[in-house]
Amino acid sequence: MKKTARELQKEQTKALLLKTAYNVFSEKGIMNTRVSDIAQAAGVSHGTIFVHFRSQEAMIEEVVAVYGQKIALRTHTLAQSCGHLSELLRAHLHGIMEFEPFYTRLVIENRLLPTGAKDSIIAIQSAISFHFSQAVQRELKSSQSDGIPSYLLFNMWMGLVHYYLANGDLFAPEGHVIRRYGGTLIQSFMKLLTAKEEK
Amino acid sequence: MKKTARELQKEQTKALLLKTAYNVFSEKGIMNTRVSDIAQAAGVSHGTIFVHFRSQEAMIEEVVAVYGQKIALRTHTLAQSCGHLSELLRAHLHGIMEFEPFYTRLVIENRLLPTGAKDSIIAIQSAISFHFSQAVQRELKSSQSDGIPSYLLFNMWMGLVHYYLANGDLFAPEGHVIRRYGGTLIQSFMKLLTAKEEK
Amino acid sequence: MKKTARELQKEQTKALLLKTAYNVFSEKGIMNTRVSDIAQAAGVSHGTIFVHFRSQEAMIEEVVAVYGQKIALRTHTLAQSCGHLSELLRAHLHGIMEFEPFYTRLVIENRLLPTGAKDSIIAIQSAISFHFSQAVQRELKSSQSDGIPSYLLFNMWMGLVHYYLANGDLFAPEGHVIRRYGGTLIQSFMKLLTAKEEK
Amino acid sequence: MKKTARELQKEQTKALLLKTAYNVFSEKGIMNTRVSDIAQAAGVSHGTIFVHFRSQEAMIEEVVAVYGQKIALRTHTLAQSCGHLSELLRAHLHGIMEFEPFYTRLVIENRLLPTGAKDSIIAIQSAISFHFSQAVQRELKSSQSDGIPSYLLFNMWMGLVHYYLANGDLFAPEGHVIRRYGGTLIQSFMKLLTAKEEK
DNA sequence: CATGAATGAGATTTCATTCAT
DNA sequence: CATGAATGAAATCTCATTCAT
Repeated sequence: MKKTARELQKEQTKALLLKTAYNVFSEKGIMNTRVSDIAQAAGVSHGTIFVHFRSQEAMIEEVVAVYGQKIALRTHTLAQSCGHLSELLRAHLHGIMEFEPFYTRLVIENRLLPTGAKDSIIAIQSAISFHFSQAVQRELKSSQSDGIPSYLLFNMWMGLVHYYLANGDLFAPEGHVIRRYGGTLIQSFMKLLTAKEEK
Repeated sequence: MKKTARELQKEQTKALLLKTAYNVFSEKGIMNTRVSDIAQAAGVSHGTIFVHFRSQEAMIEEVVAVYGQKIALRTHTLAQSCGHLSELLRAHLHGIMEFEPFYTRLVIENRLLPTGAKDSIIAIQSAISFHFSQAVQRELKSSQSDGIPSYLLFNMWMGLVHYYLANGDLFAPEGHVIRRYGGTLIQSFMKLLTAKEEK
Repeated sequence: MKKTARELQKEQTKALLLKTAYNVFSEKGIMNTRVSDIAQAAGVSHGTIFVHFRSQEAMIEEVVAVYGQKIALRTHTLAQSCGHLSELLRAHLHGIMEFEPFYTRLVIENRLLPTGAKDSIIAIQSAISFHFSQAVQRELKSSQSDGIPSYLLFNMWMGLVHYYLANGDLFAPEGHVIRRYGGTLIQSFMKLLTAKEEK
Repeated sequence: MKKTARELQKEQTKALLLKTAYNVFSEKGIMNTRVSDIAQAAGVSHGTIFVHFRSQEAMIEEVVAVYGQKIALRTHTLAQSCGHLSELLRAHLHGIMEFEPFYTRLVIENRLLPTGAKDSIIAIQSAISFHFSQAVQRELKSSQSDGIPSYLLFNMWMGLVHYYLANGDLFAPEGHVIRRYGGTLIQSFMKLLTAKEEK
């Protein structure tokens, strides 16, 4: 019973640390954040971090894993109810928007993150990739013949979105790239795809 | 005359350092490279770096500036003789390919580089952007009416290319992303554009 | 309560560092001492210094501030009970003697110390200056008319003492300048002053 | 003959270096000046310094020796024609004034200078010390009985002057301590001495 | 003799990690 | 479990000195 109280406390602290790390990462970047920054922001001591995480690297991996899953799940949920491809794209951007600062950090620092974080990032992409492929196949059936394989269309879309996020400092210095350009991106991307259909 | 001998030596050493830095950066990444890594790779002493560069940051900026200009110029040159948009894209990828490992690092670490390095990166993009816009306007005149503005098409293309480069570890672990996927990228991108024309 | 144990330890370490720095400074000089000298002398690791002081400069300033205040206070205390000027001078030298090696370093390196340290040095001088002026006014009232302003007498006395300290390597290679010459200095200085009175 | 030309050149360069070092030392301080500062100010290359001086330390010692001797000689010359002690003091200050910035550096950095420099500084003091003792003995014959030994009066005078020079940043931030306070110092010092005589 | 490129021994400072309390 | 003092391995940058030209 006593144990449970302790465990509860531990879980609470860990949750706090994960949430705080997420916030600090969103603001300062992941690799630029020191362990002590998170401790301070969470109002706990320096050493507490290492009670809950084996190392800084492990912490980053876990934060990315947890929030990556959150993002993936949310994206999945939003995508579920989408009939049309353009709706899906909107859902996708909507999902990103809810986590934009953090997601942008993942995009920017992607290759510099600890190895374990990569899987989480891939998982996020898979979440939308699945729905994307389905929607494309449903919608652009005819185009499959002459066609651009759907995974390439997906990469194009992802590339476009990430390009805007990664260069957000130029495109939208105030920080809300998706809010500002999301509509345009969807519209243009859809126009490109559907042009094929109209011929 | 005597002076020239001395100056020559200095220029040679600086050139050596720039080239070595370029190589090491290409391999280990830019921000992950320590000053002493470059010194060691160049076979000079630690302090020599600081004879030629005011600081590590200044060195990074200069390396990026020098090779950025090289890339921009090469791109520009290759693009000059391109009539067709697809030729231009081929020229673009060709230009990148010659510097692929380094260029990939620029893409990956973009936002984490010293301020001065950003301008160089932008300059590279401008080199291809100009030719791209012209080719699009020449080729897809009709599409301008309904159309997707050419800068958005450009961003789409850049996004696509950068997406492949940034995820090169997944797409082509051996390291030659462009060689492996370049053709496909051009083909698909062109198909998307020209579909509109065919209608 | 638990906290106190921790805080106590920290305070102890800091006190140890301050005392050690004071000792090392006294022996090697202030600006000639490296951070690691103090760490080694204190038997702590290099990095510990920076747990307790923001920077080397801050450390120097704090050591000078703490011991400067000690010196000033001690001087003040000793001076309080002095009726006669000669007693005051004796008290002054007595105060200096207790801190002679360190005080000598302050005199020697005065102008080369961090800005913040200067105030501390001035504060020490003020401690004696006040009592000095009072004693002079009390004792040499008549001389004020023809007179040498008391601040000049003070500067003369300080100059004399500092001259002996600064050239201690010549006057007293064994290191105890005041012990050896203090009496003479007071005697002579008093003789000069009182001669005026006797006329 | 050819050799002579070379030697001439060498001597000229060395003279230039000595003079330049003197100037730079006067302005920046002695121990704060880097070898390259002097080279730059002299318009010669970095390495030239080491053609003429075995090491930085040797250079400092030589500069101090040369200009120390100049100061001593000048002081001696000025002192020669002085009948009265007050004239001597005036001559002393006059001599210092001609070299004030450099002399002040000697006073401030005295104990931090290379060992060899100390002798030069002592020599300067001897130059005035000799004349001082003589004047005192001539003038204050009677006082010798009850008396303050003349070397102590000398130290008092030197202490007073050095105290003003060393604290020049407080007394005369514009830099001309002697010009501003010299008269007062002489007057007061003389008053103290002569008071004894008048009794 | 003069040059100045190259050297490399330090010195300060940061920060992830450990561990006694 | 939480704490935070202590650790020490880096990493950057400075500058006196050397030496080939």
